[in-house]
Amino acid sequence: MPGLDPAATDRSVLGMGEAEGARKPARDRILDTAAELFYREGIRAVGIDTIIAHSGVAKMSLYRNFASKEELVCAYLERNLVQHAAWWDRGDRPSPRRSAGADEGAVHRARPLDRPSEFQGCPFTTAAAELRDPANPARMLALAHKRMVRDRLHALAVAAGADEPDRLCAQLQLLMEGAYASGRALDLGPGNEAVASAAAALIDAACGKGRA
Amino acid sequence: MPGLDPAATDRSVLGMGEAEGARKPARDRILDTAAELFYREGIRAVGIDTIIAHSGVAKMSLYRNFASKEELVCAYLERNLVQHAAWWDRGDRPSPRRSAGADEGAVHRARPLDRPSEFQGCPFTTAAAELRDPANPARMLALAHKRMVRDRLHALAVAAGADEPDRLCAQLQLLMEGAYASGRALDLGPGNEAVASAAAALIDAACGKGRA
DNA sequence: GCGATGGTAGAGACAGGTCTGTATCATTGT
DNA sequence: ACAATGATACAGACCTGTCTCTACCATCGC
Repeated sequence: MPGLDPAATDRSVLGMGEAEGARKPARDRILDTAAELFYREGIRAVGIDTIIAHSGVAKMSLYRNFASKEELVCAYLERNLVQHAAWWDRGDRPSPRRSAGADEGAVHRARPLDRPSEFQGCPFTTAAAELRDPANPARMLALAHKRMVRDRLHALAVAAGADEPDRLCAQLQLLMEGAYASGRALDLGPGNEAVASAAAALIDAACGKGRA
Repeated sequence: MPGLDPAATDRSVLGMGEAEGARKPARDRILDTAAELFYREGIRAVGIDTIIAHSGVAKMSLYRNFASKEELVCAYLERNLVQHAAWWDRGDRPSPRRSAGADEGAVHRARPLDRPSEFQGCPFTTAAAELRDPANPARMLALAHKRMVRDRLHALAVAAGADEPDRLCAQLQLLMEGAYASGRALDLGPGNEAVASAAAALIDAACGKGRA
């Protein structure tokens, strides 16, 4: 019975420190192609055969690396999740003090995968819109991403000194989801000025500048 | 199964003051079933056979009333569009003067099809997420809905006396889209308190109460 | 050096299922 | 009897996932 976990372990055992050869491994090519197609065309709209054709990989190579399409979708979302978390962590956070600019900058930063030509919104939100089954692992990954973002926003709201961090956090996440959805469905671009100004207004209000 | 649907016999009993009310039951049953299934399960996830089974209608009856599934999807969205427009028009608009409560109420109202048990967000946004082809008529309908909402919000922003109606309009629509998306993807319910408070803060800021 | 071996990958056929849409027959109400 | 509808079979396309066959390349035994 050949490998349960395909590439990673086998290559580390067999690799022998060899030069990373001519082209990327099949698994990487599959995942890159799938990520682009899933994001641009939609998960349900992209079939296995399309991924095969675009990545120049044999179908059996795909199914040796991913047990099913669902698992490939999960790998796509997991990679996005990791990338988004890393991007968030390394972000040039501008001194999260009692300054509105902190959270405003965070909300401004909250636009990964931002190809201006082919912006399709948040990949997790669209995945959740396409996959409604609550038991679907990909959907659960999407919801996990939302919780991660909420936790980070909440920490920033606390750091910014909001009177009610829960409320500000919820408001900013509403705004972020709205920016994603509007970038895809409306004609406003993702980096709309309204996002920044709304975030500033909400932060001002939450930090007592506007009311108390 | 003839006894499943009471509408079949109602057709002849109910005279219906309208002209061609007698022809509609089959078509209406199809459309009602399709609307519920499309909204709850997603458009791509629901096949013609499923609609047939749930509405108790023969397949040919469906294809006699709708030339294709795409046309049925368009009819579903068109009906939602009309309903949404009517709901918006008849809404108990609280005297759209220079009061923040006006737009706040509007944003609050902007949650149609709000079944608390099975909230799935904005049917137009999810349809646009599922159907990516820009030439798809259903997608164009979804975008038309967004424009309609924006126009109404803009009129309300003007009526509320915002300093920059365009900005406030964009901000409120961001908020609305965010509320829809969050109701579906996050655990916050659609009628979250954050929506109302954020709308109030944005309106206050736009009408000069918070800054100038 | 040289062939054998084993793991990886490409190409394509194929099976089984689902989807849309059409055609045909049966039923029912009037 | 007639028209509308239900029931069903079917065609063709597509999708997922399996299978076989072949090629390549690195290592291992000799």
